[in-house]
Amino acid sequence: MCGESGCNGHKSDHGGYRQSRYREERCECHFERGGRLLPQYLQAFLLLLLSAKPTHGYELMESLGSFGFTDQNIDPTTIYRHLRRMEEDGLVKSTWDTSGAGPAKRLYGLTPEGEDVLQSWAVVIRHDMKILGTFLEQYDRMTAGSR
Amino acid sequence: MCGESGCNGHKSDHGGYRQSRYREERCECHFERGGRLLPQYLQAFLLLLLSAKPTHGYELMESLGSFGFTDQNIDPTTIYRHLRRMEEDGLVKSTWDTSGAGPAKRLYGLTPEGEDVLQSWAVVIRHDMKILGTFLEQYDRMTAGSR
DNA sequence: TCATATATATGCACTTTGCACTTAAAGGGA
DNA sequence: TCCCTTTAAGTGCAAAGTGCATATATATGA
Repeated sequence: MCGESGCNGHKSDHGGYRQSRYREERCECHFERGGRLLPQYLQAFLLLLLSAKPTHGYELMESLGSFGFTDQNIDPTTIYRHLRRMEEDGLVKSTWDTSGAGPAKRLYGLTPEGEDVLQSWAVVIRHDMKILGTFLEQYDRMTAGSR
Repeated sequence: MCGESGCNGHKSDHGGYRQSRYREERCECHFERGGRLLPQYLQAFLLLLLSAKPTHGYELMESLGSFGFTDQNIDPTTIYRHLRRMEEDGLVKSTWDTSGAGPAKRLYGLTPEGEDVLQSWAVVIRHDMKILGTFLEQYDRMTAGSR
């Protein structure tokens, strides 16, 4: 059974998209949500973390764990690319930090536009939660008694 | 200002992805979530609707409104493609319905695998809601007092 | 010296999506 | 009759996002 949190255990031994990139090899559990949902919200979480404290990509990657993101859910590549993209769009601004040990870090901080967009995300996430809540209500009503 | 639910009103007059497909024309409100988040959950909602009653794509499209999906959020194309894909994967099964007025309808019904996957979605959505809840908690704590 | 941890990045294949457009059947109005 | 609208399903294409393999570089410790 694959590591997918929604997989209720069928046959094969992989992780949906992650270890099977071609149609023919897809997980027999038929559940392919993989790591593709939450990454859509990734920008929101990055902005929230940066609004608390300016940091660099590597640390952000680790901080995401505190939100329930697992290593399997997010790829470092995705984070670095999001951050560069957000800088292009003026949501964050970066400077190189060569102090401290190890390789240079690219320190990111929120811009005023970034704060605006973070606020927009809060609106959207509140809305999405309502919709998802409706889903669960209907699902629970549907399965009540039958299990 | 664009129609995006998260757009808090800046300058340009479009809808993020929807009316601006090229980088150069992107919405100046910097908020581009567009209709791209909820479509990720679309399979879940389609399975839920089909578990209540077998129907066809066009009706499913209209039923999604009852969940809070707006016309702007979902494209008919996406639904039809999802349904065909789900049939390929054995989650649903279709038959042509030529009775009744108008063009033929492709009637979809859930398979046992489809029911399993619907259950998986419930698990995942419950999990995602927790994560999104944490986001809002942190955000509200962060903005408490400052507005 | 070599392995490991930290830190960032690129190239490629693949998937999903939105938009424009096509195809059809049925019904209504001029 | 011709045309328009509604219902119903689909195709083709370009753009965007993602995972994985891989590259690069600095510092630390065995």
